[in-house]
Amino acid sequence: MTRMSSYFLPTERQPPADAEAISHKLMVRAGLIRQVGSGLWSWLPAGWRVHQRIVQIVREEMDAIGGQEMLMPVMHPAEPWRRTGRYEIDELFKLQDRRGADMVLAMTHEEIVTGHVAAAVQSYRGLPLVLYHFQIKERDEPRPRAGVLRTREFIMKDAYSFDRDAEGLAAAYQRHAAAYDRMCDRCGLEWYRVKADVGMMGGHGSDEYMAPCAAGENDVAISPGYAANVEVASADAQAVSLPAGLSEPELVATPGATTIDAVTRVLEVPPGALLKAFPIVLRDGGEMRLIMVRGDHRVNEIKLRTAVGAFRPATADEVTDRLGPPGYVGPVGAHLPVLLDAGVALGAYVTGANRPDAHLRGVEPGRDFRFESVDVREVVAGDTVHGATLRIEPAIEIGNIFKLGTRYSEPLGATYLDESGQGQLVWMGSYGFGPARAAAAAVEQYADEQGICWPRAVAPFDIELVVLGKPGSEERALADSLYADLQSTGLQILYDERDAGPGEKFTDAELLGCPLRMTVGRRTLAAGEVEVQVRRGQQSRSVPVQGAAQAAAELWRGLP
RNA sequence: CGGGGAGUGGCGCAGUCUGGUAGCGCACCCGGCUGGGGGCCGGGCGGUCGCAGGUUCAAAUCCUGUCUCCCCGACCA
Repeated sequence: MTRMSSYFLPTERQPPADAEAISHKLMVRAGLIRQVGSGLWSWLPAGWRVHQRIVQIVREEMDAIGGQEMLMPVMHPAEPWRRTGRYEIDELFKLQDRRGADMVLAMTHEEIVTGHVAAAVQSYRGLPLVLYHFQIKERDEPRPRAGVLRTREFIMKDAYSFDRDAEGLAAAYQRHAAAYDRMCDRCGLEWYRVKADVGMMGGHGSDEYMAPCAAGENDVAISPGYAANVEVASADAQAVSLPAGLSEPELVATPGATTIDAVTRVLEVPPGALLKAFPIVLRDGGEMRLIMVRGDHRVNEIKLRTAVGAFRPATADEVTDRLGPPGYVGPVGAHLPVLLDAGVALGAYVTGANRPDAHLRGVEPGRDFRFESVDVREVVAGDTVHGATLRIEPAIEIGNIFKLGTRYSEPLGATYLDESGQGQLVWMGSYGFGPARAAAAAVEQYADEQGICWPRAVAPFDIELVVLGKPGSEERALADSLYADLQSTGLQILYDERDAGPGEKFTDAELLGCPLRMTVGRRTLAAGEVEVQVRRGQQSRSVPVQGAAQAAAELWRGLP
């Protein structure tokens, strides 16, 4: 029984003053969520219904691949986190209990679930396993933002697979990918599965599930047959802008031109005809390297990290000491290994001359300096992959699947005995999904001027029944019986029987965004009909009062 | 962490520069009208102006400190 007059659904006419993202504005206005603090949100009854529907979809798909649901605590002793090295993570909330023992609030549950498996599984006969739970995650984010898009506390479905070896992990990973495909589809989202960075903690492979929308914090590079987070995306090399021709580099005066922009103006060449130098120092060993990318390209530090390992930009003193004045650094004559980005095609370029106020024109990689090829540039819209043009879209990360390998089983001692009695490390995968982000993504993707347009599967209610007319009127009586009929179809119904004007009711219904709205009012009732409107697109039709509930249920089943 | 902005009734805001004891719209409560797009009339309730200290006869307003929140960037196992 959900009657609007007694339902806690505080809608607002105006969005919060400081809200930017559509999902932030609409979820607050529609009465789904309320803020408690920075990155801390309550889910009000209607919002929680959405969350729970998504959770149920995820649960069904996890169960379908053999996942076993359980529950682990949010607060943990610090000890296993110290063992895995994750105690040092800045985002980890740390606290002490009354005895002064160090505790943490979990960001994920690898340490705990792995500990259980390590303790309980001794033999290959106990594997494989997929364990999962829905549990609150705590992360002291530097910058929470955009409503429930990036919060410090949120519920995540996190699953962990345990296998004997890499092959078993690969199979578990594939099953999870298939399950994730299905859950994203069932939530009614537009989504991409993209190749992702494996991050500082290493790992053997990772895919992210991305829901494209304006408020997205990640950029994904998409072309037919290709999808990757821009953090790892690669594109084809491109043709060079300056023709080769000079037999050797020519020194040209470029006084004061320390930026790409300045050099292009002084020499009247396009930025793509320049090579930009990015001197770095490797963390491991402290050696210096000179990274070269085209002047119109940007170094992608994540790709660079993947290519060379941990590094830091060289300081101005180090640059001056080893190469030349910052702003005029180039590869010719540099006594350093040069790593040339693969986006640079063979041809002639302008580079720094390693002396003040001068550049070299006509520098040809290979002829004028030796290099090792690396792929470290950030792709941009218009690049091609296998000849197909890339576009770049912002997206929300709603899920992430990750091959952990033995990253956790090793420090936590998760081993098993194989058939020959040999101890072996368990191979693990981890698989996250954020119902709150999925909900916000659905809002972002389908909202219109009037409000939210939920996909059928995740709407707070299937049908909102609106009755117009005074209390005690004929319309009211008919709507009451229609409400009963609708409930008997098994659909979830929100009945707006408030003593309010039609404008207010329609506006609230559109804000909340249930896929169907039925209206009982004098106008159509005179013809023996009630109105049924599809929220997405707002097409409406009239159906006879007799059988209206069945007709609406039928229409509902055909909705996206 | 760097940059920018904001805390005044449930929501959105004005008032702060130039100190004089708090106001507007919506919401809410009561009564009446209206009843297919946030309608109308009348009457009401509600705020120690984020907090602390200071200056002053007098502080939302000036000064100092502090807390909180938002936006952009950095960051995001």
